[in-house]
Amino acid sequence: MASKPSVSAHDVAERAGVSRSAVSRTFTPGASVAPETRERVLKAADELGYHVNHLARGLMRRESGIVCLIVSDAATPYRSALLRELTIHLQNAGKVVMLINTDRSDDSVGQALRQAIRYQADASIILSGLPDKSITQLCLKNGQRLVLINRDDDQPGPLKINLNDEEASSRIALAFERAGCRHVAFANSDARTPSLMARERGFSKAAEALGLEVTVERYGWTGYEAGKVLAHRLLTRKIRPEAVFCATDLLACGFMDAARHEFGLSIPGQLCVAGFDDIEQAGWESYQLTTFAQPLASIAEAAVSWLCSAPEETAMSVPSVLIEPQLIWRKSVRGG
Amino acid sequence: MASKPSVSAHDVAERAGVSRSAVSRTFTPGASVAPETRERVLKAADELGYHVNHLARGLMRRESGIVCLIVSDAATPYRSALLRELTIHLQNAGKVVMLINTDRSDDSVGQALRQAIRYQADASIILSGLPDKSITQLCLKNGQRLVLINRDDDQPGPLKINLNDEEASSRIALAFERAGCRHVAFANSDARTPSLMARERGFSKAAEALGLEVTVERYGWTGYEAGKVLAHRLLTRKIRPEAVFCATDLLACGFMDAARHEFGLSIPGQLCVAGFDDIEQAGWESYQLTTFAQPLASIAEAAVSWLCSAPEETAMSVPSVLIEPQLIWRKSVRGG
DNA sequence: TTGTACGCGTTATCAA
DNA sequence: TTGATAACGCGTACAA
Repeated sequence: MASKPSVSAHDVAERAGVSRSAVSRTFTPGASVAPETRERVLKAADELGYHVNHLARGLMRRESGIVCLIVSDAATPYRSALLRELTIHLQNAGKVVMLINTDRSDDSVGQALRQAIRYQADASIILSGLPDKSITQLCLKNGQRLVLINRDDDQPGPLKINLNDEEASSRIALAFERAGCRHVAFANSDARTPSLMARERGFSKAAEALGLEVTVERYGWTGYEAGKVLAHRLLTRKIRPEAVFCATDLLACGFMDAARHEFGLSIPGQLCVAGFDDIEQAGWESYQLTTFAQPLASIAEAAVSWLCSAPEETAMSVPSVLIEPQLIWRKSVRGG
Repeated sequence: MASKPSVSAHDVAERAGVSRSAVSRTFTPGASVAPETRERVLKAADELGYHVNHLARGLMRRESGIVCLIVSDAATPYRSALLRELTIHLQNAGKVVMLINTDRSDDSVGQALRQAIRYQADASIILSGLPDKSITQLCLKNGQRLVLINRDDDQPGPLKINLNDEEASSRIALAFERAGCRHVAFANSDARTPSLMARERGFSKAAEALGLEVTVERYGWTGYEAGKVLAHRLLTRKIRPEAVFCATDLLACGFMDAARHEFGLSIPGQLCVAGFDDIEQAGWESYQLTTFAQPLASIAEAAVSWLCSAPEETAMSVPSVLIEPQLIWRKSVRGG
């Protein structure tokens, strides 16, 4: 047995007694082929187990059907949920997903994009990191479309999908004020991602405008453990904040656990907590976290429809989409 | 500007003033090319932004470098963690990951495998569902290697990686008995996956052998919500079980939350709970769940090394790997 | 070491 | 509607 005994259109043509072109046409939607010929080809193909070789097809059509998803920390609840939504939408659009895991460095994103170019990806969607401008140009030059999700970048060319983090965050400040809190805090990671900083900014500004005392603390990476550390830092201050807005739900979960189990605080009785992302765990009985849901389906929808659209449409459209997060009231903030 | 203005080896050759094969050789490790020529080619390639076209290369080499990951419910904590481990290992091995999301039907897996064939994937790793035997044969016939993870199947050809679910589960029965529990229960989903059923079997048998009273309940899909429902069913019985082994951590989280917040039970004081998978949340302060860790790195390692190995090795090796889960003692079971 | 010529499996073009 | 032929970009046997 040969190493890769794959069956080609040639074999099918031979068996069906037609030309290679007839086989190709049979598998090309909208091509003109006689019903009877088509039938014969289909039969032969089935018997032989023939499948169109998309590598070769992509070579000819200059369109691989591959869309590259570039992401770090893909196993995180928020990221994996977004990934799922994108994957489903892409599959429904007839695209195939190539997944590239990066570390959190920008160089790593560059490497991923080069890989995407090598595989002639029709487009790449970037969920983490920010590519160098030269790499962006390289992608565009190679006919690859780019989508940046929550990456605050102003280069022309890529489609930019952003959440209105700042405006949303300001609403939490108002909610805290209505709950009767005077001293509030923002718990952030030290990742300093554009969206994280926008949330911090939106909250701080609004809180100050309302005359509240605002404390900001940043620590580590955006995960559960960092949330616990942030709780230690904020809850041991001389004036303990009465309400804390965490930059993400994962931070909020760690924060709440520390607040309850290590400081014995009741939520929302003694402490109000809010988060962002609406990960699945935010709805769990142990947390019941008031948070912002990212409309993941809308994000995926916007990304996929843009990268599947005709070139002329793409060139004309303003490549920027702003999406409104949705406030989900649960039980971690008084009032509501 | 043309639609896909990608730069080819021909362009590089022209600019460097060499033949096209010289370019090809420069990018083929281990090919003989003069250092000076190589230098010229590299320079021209860099200036033009040339990248080898892996579609064309795959066509020639009959090896695409693509490995297909077939999975349903990829956004689940356990699945996404396994996915991450596999992706990282594959990338380190120089492979590129194609992700295909399926629903839970076996037919859907078949469709995914056909897609893998169309893209000439070197291998497919199946995490969910079970392909029809004829499709398995089709893959093998097309020179595609197959890895089945936790899919209890006896077809020859694919590599089968399985956890020793049954033996592991029996150890929990012993732990419950040592904790002084007489009435125990197994909380399962109704998915009836081989691994889930093996856990049920292993636990039930061992518990009965120890002279314990065993109740088994099954409901819905393997998720948090099902865990809550299972808690309602089991905790409202005339004789309330003193210990419950949940088939997965996700079920256990839902179970614990319902037990505490709706039935007011203390864990492990009034109720012992154990889970399986060691998802991240199992270690969170709110759960501190005693559970089994799946050695994900070992699983990924085994899968990747096998599918990267030489054909002759593959043909000889017994394509089956049994991996031992590791018991993680936390605080949801008395004793330990 | 280098260049020429061919084949990989497909689609697009064109004449029949 | 059909079949022959030319690309697509690359690797490689072969000859130089």
